[in-house]
Amino acid sequence: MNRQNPTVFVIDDDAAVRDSLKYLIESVGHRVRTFASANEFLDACTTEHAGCILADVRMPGMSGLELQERLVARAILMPTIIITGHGDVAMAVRAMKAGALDFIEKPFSDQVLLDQIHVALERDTREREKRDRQRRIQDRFSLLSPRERTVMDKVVAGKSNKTIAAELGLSQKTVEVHRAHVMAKVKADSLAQLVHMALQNGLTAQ
Amino acid sequence: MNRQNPTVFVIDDDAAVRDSLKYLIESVGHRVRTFASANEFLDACTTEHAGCILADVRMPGMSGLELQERLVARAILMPTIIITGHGDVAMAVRAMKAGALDFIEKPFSDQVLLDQIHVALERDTREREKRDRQRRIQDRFSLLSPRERTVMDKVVAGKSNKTIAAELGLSQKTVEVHRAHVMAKVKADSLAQLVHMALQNGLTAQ
DNA sequence: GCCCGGCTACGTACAAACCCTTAACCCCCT
DNA sequence: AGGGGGTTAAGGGTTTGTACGTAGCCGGGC
Repeated sequence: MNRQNPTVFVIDDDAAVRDSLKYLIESVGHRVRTFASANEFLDACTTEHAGCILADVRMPGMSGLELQERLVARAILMPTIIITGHGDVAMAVRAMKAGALDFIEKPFSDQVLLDQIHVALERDTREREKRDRQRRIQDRFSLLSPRERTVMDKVVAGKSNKTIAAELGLSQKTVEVHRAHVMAKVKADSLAQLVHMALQNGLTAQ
Repeated sequence: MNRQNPTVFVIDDDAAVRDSLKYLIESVGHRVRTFASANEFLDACTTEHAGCILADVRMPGMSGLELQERLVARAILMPTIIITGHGDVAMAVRAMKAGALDFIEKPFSDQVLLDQIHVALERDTREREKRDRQRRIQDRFSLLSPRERTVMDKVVAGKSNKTIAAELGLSQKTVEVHRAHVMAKVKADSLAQLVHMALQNGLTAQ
């Protein structure tokens, strides 16, 4: 259900352009969905969608550049390719700084576009897998009770049960229990794995 | 000796431009060194230099874009700002994809340039600190003998001394000795810290 | 030829962590 | 009133890691 096959989301206000892009991209076997405006796309799009975005800069309402910023704000991280008829350098730089994968001027060669789409889809798959992995780990961490969490932090910081007990004013036995619960809940079967998970989880405090 | 104060490296074939940039940038307190060509800069530059690069795209010999690629190849990772008189979109996109921090068209406002230089210098300092930290850790790892290294890998993978001994056909005692040596050499005083260092060291194998 | 460092191994003693069981107290929800 | 989860604690036993000492083998350098 959350593992959808990747889609190329084409956003352009010109119906003829949309159709020809759809035709082109489908011809190499990708799924395509088209939208006439950035808002229309934003309404339909969720973080669950996999694929990449192909957007024109110049559109009535919201431009492709604004769209990019909105997507970042909504944590939708699909690679975005910006295409443009009348682009200038400042626009290109702005798009690239905002994280666009590419900024392509019309007229462009079909192959160049298809190549970039390929790159975009591959990157999305990779990034998505990475995010999924992190989310799975994060879910496990969220099962921890507050006490277990503080104990885990200290364990990951390299402290012994004894030290932790002293710091928290507990008996060593209690710390042992919390520690065992942590290991069970996050499904770590060694201290090394626990540290591993904790570090991958953004808690990269030294 | 390897902690030099940051310098802005200005590369432009036009002496008048060089001088005015030098004057401008020194006026806000940065050190500046100027070069008339990309080759001249490449000869003078090492990974030890701290600061950022300000290069024109259009220069006889090597362009600013080629220079960027050469620098990446030589692992010189100073942030690069490209400036240009006659830039086009394709050039800007290429520069940004190659990792340029910004791509600025002439004529530009002095303040915009100085702001970007500020950003570039800050980023360089941060990145440099990060690299230094990693290099220090790497240096310690390089002190390990081959045997110690393989033992460490298994320890970090969460295996017990017993398991490791079995896998390597050694006595547990021997593994304990190697393990102790590892901890001493890398100056880790807990397993957690060891895992920490090992992971930061690119050995992010699960 | 000798010494040093890396690799191997053993013993003893102690510290720390792990496993299992039991059990109290509190709070919330049914 | 009872059940569940979180927090606290203990006893008792096994496993694992650490500290310190001893020692043989081998290869490279002075």
